[in-house]
Amino acid sequence: MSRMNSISPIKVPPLMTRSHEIASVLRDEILRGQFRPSERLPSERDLAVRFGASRGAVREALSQIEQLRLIDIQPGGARIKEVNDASIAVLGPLLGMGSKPNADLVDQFLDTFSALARFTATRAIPKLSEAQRTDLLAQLDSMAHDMDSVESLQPKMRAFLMTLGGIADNLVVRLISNDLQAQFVERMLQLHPRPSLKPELLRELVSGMRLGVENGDGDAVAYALDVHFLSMRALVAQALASD
Amino acid sequence: MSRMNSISPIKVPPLMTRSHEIASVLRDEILRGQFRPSERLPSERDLAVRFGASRGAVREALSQIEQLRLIDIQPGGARIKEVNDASIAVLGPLLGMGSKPNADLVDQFLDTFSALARFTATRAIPKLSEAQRTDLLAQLDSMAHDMDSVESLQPKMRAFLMTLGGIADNLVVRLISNDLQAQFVERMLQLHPRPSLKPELLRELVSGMRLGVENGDGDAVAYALDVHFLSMRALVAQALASD
DNA sequence: CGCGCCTAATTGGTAGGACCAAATTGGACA
DNA sequence: TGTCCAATTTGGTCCTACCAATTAGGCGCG
Repeated sequence: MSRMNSISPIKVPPLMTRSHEIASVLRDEILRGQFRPSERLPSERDLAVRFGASRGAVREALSQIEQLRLIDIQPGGARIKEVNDASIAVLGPLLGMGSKPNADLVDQFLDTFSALARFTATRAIPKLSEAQRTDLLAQLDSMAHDMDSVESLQPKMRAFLMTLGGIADNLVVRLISNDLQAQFVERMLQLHPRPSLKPELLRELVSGMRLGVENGDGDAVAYALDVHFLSMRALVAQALASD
Repeated sequence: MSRMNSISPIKVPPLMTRSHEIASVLRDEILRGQFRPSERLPSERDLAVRFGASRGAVREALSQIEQLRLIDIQPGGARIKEVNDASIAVLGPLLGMGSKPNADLVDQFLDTFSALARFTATRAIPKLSEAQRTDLLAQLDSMAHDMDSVESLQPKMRAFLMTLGGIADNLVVRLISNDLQAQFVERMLQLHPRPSLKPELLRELVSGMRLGVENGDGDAVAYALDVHFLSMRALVAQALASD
């Protein structure tokens, strides 16, 4: 019947409760630098008044911000910490603050993605089983087909990297990638105009990776990815520069 | 007098409040796999009874666990999520669970550190100013001196990498490194017997990096680091294998 | 006038109770 | 057997109260 949610792509907005609202406002204020490090945050009671909320809601919010390592809660007061010591989870909010993402930060993101992709490729390719190699080649061939519609290519690319990640089998890198994805991807998809790579570059990427996979040459795959990310970074920088 | 805390190394145990205790117990249970993904967590009221705490404390704990992306809180119940989709912040607890750290995970950690160090070096070295190069060389020379006392070398090594990180100037990688440090370092320092690298290997590392820094050759520094981390991984694996 | 000490006010930590809205559950009904 | 509705459960929020630790302020002493 109309069960459209076998694997529903519909993302329910993460249920904005009062405490999440408060946390997000305070978080942004801290990230915006409205408090100096080591400065005391207003007391929970004051914050409760300011937000027209209960102290319980404020406490839950502060508890979340503490997890970001943006503040240090102690009897006597909550104190602001250095943004440089915070958790990765602040990167998303940091990206979403201005009217458009900070170009430098985006570039650093892509550079990091690039390094992680390289890592994954170099670790996964050398230990491919025959079945895995076949699978990867099939994925690449599928990508090679609908090369024109960039929209449908991107998820396949992501799936390919996920497969590689599964083979590389490094939980640490996997979780890092998760975090980065969570922070970055959704906030970038609303970039307009979306930069689109030239088909010939994509073709190069796919064929380059294909060769590497066939020959069990991780460095080759990594190199193809490097090239790809470099042109991607150039494109994105251009998109963010133009007003 | 006796102010031994100009920069006190004494870390006050992060103030274990009731909600943090509860969070840590529940977190570990989830990480231990005592709940299946998508399974419902006991209700806040039940948990409050079980822990002999108020619902408020339990709610704060759940709010923290939610930030780890270990559960999904919704009206109707909190549901367990896949550990593979969690935040980096679960790695620390994951390491500290058994009587001694899981060898595979530790190796993955070191492998990841290695990749991050490589990244930092390749990005930082090419854009060194003269002053920065001088600074780095001084640090390396200082390391070259008290090479025997491994204890005093490690902090210098860390400082060196931090300096490199500052030059590379990539906030994303910096925050990732922060998280990893926070998760990993403290839990590994209690490893006994502490694996200690042979002095000649350390000498090789330092001189290798020195050459790279002098010549502005990032790949050379990266290579020296790679070699170093490889032997480190071998040593740690051996230390964790022996009972 | 300045320093140190002691007290009072502030602040976070926790408990318990109450109410609402949404989700879940279970049973009545077709 | 399947569907729909109502009671129950569950999370979200607010309020009040009390404790312990910290902080801030004032008092007194040198």
